[in-house]
Amino acid sequence: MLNYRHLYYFWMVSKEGGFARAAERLDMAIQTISVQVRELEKSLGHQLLKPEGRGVALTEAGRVAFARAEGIFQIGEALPEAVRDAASRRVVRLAVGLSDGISKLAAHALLGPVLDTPDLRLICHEGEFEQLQTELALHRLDLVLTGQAAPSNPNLRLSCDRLLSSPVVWYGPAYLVGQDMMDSFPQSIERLPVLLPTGHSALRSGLDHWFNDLGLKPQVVGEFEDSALMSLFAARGLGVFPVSRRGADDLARSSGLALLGECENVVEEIYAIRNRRGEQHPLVQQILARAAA
Amino acid sequence: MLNYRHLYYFWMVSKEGGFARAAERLDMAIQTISVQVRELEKSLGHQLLKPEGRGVALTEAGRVAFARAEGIFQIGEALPEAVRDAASRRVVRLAVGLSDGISKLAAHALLGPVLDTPDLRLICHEGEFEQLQTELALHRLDLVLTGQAAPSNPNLRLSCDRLLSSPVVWYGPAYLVGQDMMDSFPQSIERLPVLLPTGHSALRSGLDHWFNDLGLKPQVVGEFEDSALMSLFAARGLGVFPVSRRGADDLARSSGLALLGECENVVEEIYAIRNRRGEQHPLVQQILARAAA
DNA sequence: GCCAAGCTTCGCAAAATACGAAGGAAGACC
DNA sequence: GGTCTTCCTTCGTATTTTGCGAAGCTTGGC
Repeated sequence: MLNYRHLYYFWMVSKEGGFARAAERLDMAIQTISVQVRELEKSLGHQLLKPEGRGVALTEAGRVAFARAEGIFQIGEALPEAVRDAASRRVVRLAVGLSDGISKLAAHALLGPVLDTPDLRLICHEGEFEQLQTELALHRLDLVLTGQAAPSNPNLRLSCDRLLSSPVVWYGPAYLVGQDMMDSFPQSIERLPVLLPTGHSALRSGLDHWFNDLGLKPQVVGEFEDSALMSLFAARGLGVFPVSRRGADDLARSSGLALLGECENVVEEIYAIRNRRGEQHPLVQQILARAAA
Repeated sequence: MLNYRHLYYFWMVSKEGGFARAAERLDMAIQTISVQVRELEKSLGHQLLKPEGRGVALTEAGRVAFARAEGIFQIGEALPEAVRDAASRRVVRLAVGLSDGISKLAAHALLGPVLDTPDLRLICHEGEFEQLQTELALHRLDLVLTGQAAPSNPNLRLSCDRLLSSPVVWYGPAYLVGQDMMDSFPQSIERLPVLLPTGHSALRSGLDHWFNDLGLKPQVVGEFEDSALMSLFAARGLGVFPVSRRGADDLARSSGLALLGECENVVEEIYAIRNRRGEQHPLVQQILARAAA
C-alpha cells in the first residue's frame, strides 16, 4: 500500500525543488527526507527523482507522481478546515436521488416530513436507476427513491425497503370532471382525454393491465415522464391523469383539480434504497419511519 | 499536519460500514483501527463517527471528511499504476504556454529543435500572462513563452531568460513586393497595405516607434493578435507584415511571400519562463540551449 | 585544486503503529 | 427477562517506522 507520508515528502521536495529546501520547509533533517523518498521510489518500483547538477530533477514517472500528489495534498490540506466548517455549520445536507419514472408528486409527499427541518439543504438528483445506485454506493447520495424494488445486491451494501404502496386515483380539471363522470367511473374514462406516465414506469404497466381487465379503451392525449409536469398540463385542461393517493392530497386544493375516482388493484409503489445500516442519515431515518407509520 | 494513515483507516471504516469489516478488509486488529481513527478525530478536533446501534454512523463532519478522503484515496490508489504507465511509456510530454501577443511564428521556430523528438506529445496552451504564470507554478506547464520579460518573482520560484532577440523584417505577397519596393524600403511601406500586430504586443510598440522616427504614415489594413493568422492573410494578398527574422526563414519558401526589407532598431524578443532549476524538463533545456546558440 | 552546497549512508534513539487480553454496550434470539 | 452474539473500547507491551547526528560522496564554482 502506498505510504502517504513518503509521498508527502516527495511532493514537498518536488515543490521546493530540492531536498535541502524541503527539509528546511518541513523543519526536518535532510537525510530523513532523502531516505523516505527513496522508500517511495522503491515501493513504486521506479525512480522519481534523478540527480541533476547538484540538485535533483523529476523523471517522467516523477512528473506523473507529482501531478497526482498535488491533487491529493491539495484536498488533504483543505480537509481540516472543511471538517471544522461542516461541524460548526448548522445546515443539514440531504442528497436524494429520484429514479426516472418515479412519481415526483409522491416523492414530494414522502420527503414532506423533513422539509421543514431548520437549516436543511436538500439536494435532489434525477437519473437512471443504475447510475443512482452507483452514486449511492459512492456516498454521493443519502437516499434513492425508485418505483421498483432494487435487485438486492449484497456486494454494494445497500438495503431496499418499500416506502409506499398507495392506491392510484384519477384527477382532472374540475370542468371536465362532472358528477356524471364520477358516477360512471371507471367507464367514463373512455369519454375523457387521458394523460399517462410513459411506458418505462411501473405505474404504467399497472394501468395498462387495469384498462385491459376492464375492457377500457382510453383516449390517450399525452404521455409524461414526470408526474408533476403531467399534473400541470392536466390542471390547464389537457385531460385526466392518474396519481397515487398519497401525494395527491393537496392537488384538489391547490390546482383546481377534482377527484374523478380510484382504480381498484392498481398501486403505485415507491422503494427507498439506502446505504447499509450504520451510515444512515438522520433525516433518512426520519423519512423511513414516517413512511412506515 | 494531517495523518493520512489515520485518514485511510477512517475512510475504510466508513466505506465498509464498521470497524469490524474494515479491520477484516485491512487484515488488521480491530482495536488498532479504533485507536487510529480516534487519533484522527482528536487531531481534527471533531467527532467523525458516532455510535449507532451496535455499529457506527458518520456525523455531519464525518460526511465531509469522508467525501474528501474518497477524493484523496481514489487518486492515491491509481497513482502506482499511473507511475508505472508513465515509466514504461515512451512518449515525452511537453506542455508549453504561449502568452497572448507572442509571435506564433517565432514560437514555432523556437520549439522547432524538439519537434522531431520521437514520441513527443506537445501540449500548447494560450492564455493571459498571469494565468500562464500560475499554471507554471502549479506544474501544469513546463515552459511559458512570452513577449516581454517577466517581473522576477522569487516567491513563485520561476526563472526568466531571454530566448530570442531577433531583428524584425517585413514580408508580403510576391506580387506586391517588387524590386522597386525593396529598393525604396522603408519609405515604400507607405505605398503598401500594412498588417500589424495588435496594440497589446511589445512588438507593436517597437514598430510604432519605428514608424514615428522615420516619419512614416503606413496604411494599416489589418491588426492581428496572432502572427500565424497575419501571415496567412498576407499570403492571400491582404498586405505586408512584420515578423521576426528568426522564425521567418521558411516563409518565403512555403507561402509565396517575399522579403521586403528589415527594420533597424526594432527587435522582437521572446522570453522563456520556467520552473526553478532542478525541475526542468529535458526538452526545455534543449530548447533553451538551442536558442542561446 | 580547493571550497561550498547538496545528496547519501550508517547506526542508534524516539515515536508511531500493531496486537493480545480483558471489558462494556447494544441488538438478536429464545 | 436471560443469554448469546456482535461490535466497539481500553490497557499494556512488542514491533515497525520514523527521525537525527556524524561521517562520506558528488558536483559546480572560484
